[in-house]
Amino acid sequence: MAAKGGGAQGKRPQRRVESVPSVQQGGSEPALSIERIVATAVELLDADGVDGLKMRRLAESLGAGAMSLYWHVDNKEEVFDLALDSVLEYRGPPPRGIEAAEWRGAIFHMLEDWRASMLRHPWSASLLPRRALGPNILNRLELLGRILSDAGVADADLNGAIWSLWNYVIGATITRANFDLSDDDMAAAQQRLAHLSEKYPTIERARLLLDNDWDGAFRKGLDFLLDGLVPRQ
Amino acid sequence: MAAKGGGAQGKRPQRRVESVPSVQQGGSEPALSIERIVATAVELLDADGVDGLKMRRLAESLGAGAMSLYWHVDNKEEVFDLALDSVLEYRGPPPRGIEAAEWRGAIFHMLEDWRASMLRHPWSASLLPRRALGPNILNRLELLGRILSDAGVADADLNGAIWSLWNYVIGATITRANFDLSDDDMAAAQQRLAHLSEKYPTIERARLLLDNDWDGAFRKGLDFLLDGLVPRQ
DNA sequence: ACCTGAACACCGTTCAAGT
DNA sequence: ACCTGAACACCGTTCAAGT
Repeated sequence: MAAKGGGAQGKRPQRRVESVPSVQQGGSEPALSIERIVATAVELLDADGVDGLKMRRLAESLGAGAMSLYWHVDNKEEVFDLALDSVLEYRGPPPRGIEAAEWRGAIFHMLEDWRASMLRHPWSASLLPRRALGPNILNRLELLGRILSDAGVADADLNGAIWSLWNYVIGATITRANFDLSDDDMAAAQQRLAHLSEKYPTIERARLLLDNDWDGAFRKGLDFLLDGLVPRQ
Repeated sequence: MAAKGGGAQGKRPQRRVESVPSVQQGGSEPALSIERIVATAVELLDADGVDGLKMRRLAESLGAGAMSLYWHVDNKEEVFDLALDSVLEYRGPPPRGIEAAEWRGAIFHMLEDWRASMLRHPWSASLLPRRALGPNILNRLELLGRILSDAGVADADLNGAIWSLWNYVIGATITRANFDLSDDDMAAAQQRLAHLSEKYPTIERARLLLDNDWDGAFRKGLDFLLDGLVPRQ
């Protein structure tokens, strides 16, 4: 419920140094590890959404006994936190200084990549605002802040600028991810709207629930925001 | 999971015309009704969040037998849909034509009221993008579309404009609602950040996780978006 | 038409126990 | 150190039954 920030490092071993790097003997599954757990959790989430992730199923998919997971993670919440952050890694443009003229492109690239990463894992966008801020998420925020700062945003305005962009990306992606899953539903909804009433003529005329250029709308809105946040000279 | 649009009118009676308007005899509870169910659901959600709403608890709070609810609603999903929409009613400015110069104020008023309504019920913002579009939500979208249209937005751009504003409001409110619940957590997170690393100097310097003027930032970003969507002459 | 309790099929998590 | 099954305390929902 609460937004717990900071690192996601648990009390349990993140790495074991002594163990041979997972030598697979026979057809048996490799040993459990946080990496394997997270990777499989992402697969299940991709396949069946947030509700599709159950601890028992996750263990089963890993070929492990039902309750083995609880040695590696504290609870299901932690699985969500780790899966979310694992999906948001950013390999951006080279980390060396961004030339003055390039800041706008750098921001666009990072935010569009962010959105694309989340749309590849449609469960992730709705999770992001409620969960812990893992290292990959913090990396993106740090990068965003640095670029904006380099682009000339005053320190006093920096938080406002970062959060405005965050809010916009989150909102656009959550909406898109949810509507994306249900083209049929949306068509049906638009149908029902037409039937339902003359109370919503504008929505109906605009066919609000259909035929949207989400990607274009996203870029346009982002342009507007950036124009406002960092006026072009 | 899917965004089911359209009305939320179930197959069950929305109103009973014949029954006396709920004459309460003695200390006994009035009869169950969708209205009472929804009102109590909102109370529980306000008190304990999305996870705090359980069908048994809801029935108990209504003084009804555990399973009586299922005659009135199909399932828990429907309770969410109804509770959400019930919280988003808009009594806006008088419905007569808005003068040309007033459109910006009208949009601001409606969207700030929307955000405020959701912040009063912090569970509602995260629910909005995933649930059915009830009549109150559709009303707001209709109104938004009408004002934008009157303000001069071309039909071809109308959907993009509506969704941009929707996305921004949703994103801003979800973020705010979640961070709002946990001032202590955020302070702790910022602490941990400082400890954690020199990897996030910008975030740390800006104290991103603290001291934010959320309301001001919301208005500012909204201004930028509107400037872009409907250029001032 | 409206309400009810018992019962079913789950779930997350704890715990004492194994190796 | 790592894994396990049995068991607990829940849930949403169905159903046959009441009035």
